[in-house]
Amino acid sequence: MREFQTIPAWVASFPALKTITDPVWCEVSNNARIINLPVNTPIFHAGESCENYLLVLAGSVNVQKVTEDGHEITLYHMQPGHSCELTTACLLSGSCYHAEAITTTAVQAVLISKKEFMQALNGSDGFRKFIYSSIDSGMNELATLVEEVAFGPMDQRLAQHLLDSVLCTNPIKTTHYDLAVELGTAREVVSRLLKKFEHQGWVKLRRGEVEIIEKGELCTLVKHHAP
Amino acid sequence: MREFQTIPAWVASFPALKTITDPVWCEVSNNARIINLPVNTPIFHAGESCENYLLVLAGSVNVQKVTEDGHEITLYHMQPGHSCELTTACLLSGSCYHAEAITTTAVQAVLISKKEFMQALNGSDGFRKFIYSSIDSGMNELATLVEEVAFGPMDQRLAQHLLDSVLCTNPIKTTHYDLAVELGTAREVVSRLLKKFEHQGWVKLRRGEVEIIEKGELCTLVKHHAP
DNA sequence: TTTATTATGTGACTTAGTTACTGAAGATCT
DNA sequence: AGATCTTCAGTAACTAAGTCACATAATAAA
Repeated sequence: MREFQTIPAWVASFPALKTITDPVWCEVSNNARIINLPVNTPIFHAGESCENYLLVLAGSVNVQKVTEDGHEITLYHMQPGHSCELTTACLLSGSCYHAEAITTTAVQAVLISKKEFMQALNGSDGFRKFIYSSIDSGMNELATLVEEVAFGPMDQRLAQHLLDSVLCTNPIKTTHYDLAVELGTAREVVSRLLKKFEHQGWVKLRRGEVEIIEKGELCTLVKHHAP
Repeated sequence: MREFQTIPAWVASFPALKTITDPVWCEVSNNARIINLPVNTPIFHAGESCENYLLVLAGSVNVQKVTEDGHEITLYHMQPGHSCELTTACLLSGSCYHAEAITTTAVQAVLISKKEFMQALNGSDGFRKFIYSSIDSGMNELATLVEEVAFGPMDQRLAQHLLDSVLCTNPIKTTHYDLAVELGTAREVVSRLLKKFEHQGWVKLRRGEVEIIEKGELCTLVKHHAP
């Protein structure tokens, strides 16, 4: 029996969790496991049941849909400070996954077992609030994605993604194929658009790399919905 | 104080709710209001806060995204026996709506106030289970929609929607514009595809109506992912 | 009936996705 | 090192889908 338990250090990475002081959450968070995963590690597959809640401390996990005929599209990224909304939904309902997740970098994550997750959900008002608000933002992000996929011009979507990525490293380490999966389009389409960007002098292309030269021009492309 | 309350009759329309016997749910369900709405009544708009939980008894409500430049796409339909997953997410997190909802027929619905919803959520295991599983199916439906919008050929998506609609009435009462909103495409695209279907002898077109002649042919179009 | 509104048809054009290749860069093998 | 393999990128030709600018037809309103 641990009488005077403290909140573990990893919770500091989650602004919305670190204010929780319930004894239940204290117990559950202390029972969580921290795991380290190399790049390209599958986290879950469609059809699998969900046994753990997941919080990302470092790195990035790609959550995507894959169709029968091999088309892929990224739904969202699990990134530091965030959870996986599809996992949350699965745990809440006890159903199984309907998407794929794979690490795109080395990842450090917190694992909370289904049982402990349920205890925290039932016993901690703060944790429940956290889960509810992440469910809400997950739903709204998916709805927004539907809208973007349906109506967003490809050049703007590509530019936006490059701008998001360049915040980490400037020559962005990625292939045209990876960019295509990100946007749910074909590799050839990405290649064509990138060449166009390169001719404008906005980017410089090398094998496995996209270097952003004119951030500002990419921004105006994104902003101007009708140029 | 009502000591021997019974579950109200409308609950029978919801298979997943009618087995719940908690006193809390009994109380909440008895306090629900039943409302009747004419066709084309807005239920909520983006930016509004969410004050009531909604269950549909009869009719259909369209939930859709509308972009700045006027493009529209249907996310899902609230139909008899179902709730509105975006409303649920809003209530859970206390945030506001990020989509639009409007009745597409006359609608009879059950309204549960935010306060009563929260009481049922906290006090009734059965109701909580119902909410959790509807959140999960809502998320997965949205994720599947992303996939369909990204990769589904338009003719197949149109055929599928006609097949869904024809279950109600055979000459389907709809306009090409409405079909376009349903699929998130342009009216002209729908007009062209419908003309093609008509030339094949699969449908008969009249102003404001699509009559399905060859259900089987539309089915094979949908099934054969690569014809 | 005249006029206005809503629904549909169509051609010309742009953007996006597919098919079928090509060659080039890096990795692996001997 | 040189030969080979694998992955990545480029491109042309075609089909599908979305946009723009209309014309025409059916219904509703004045």
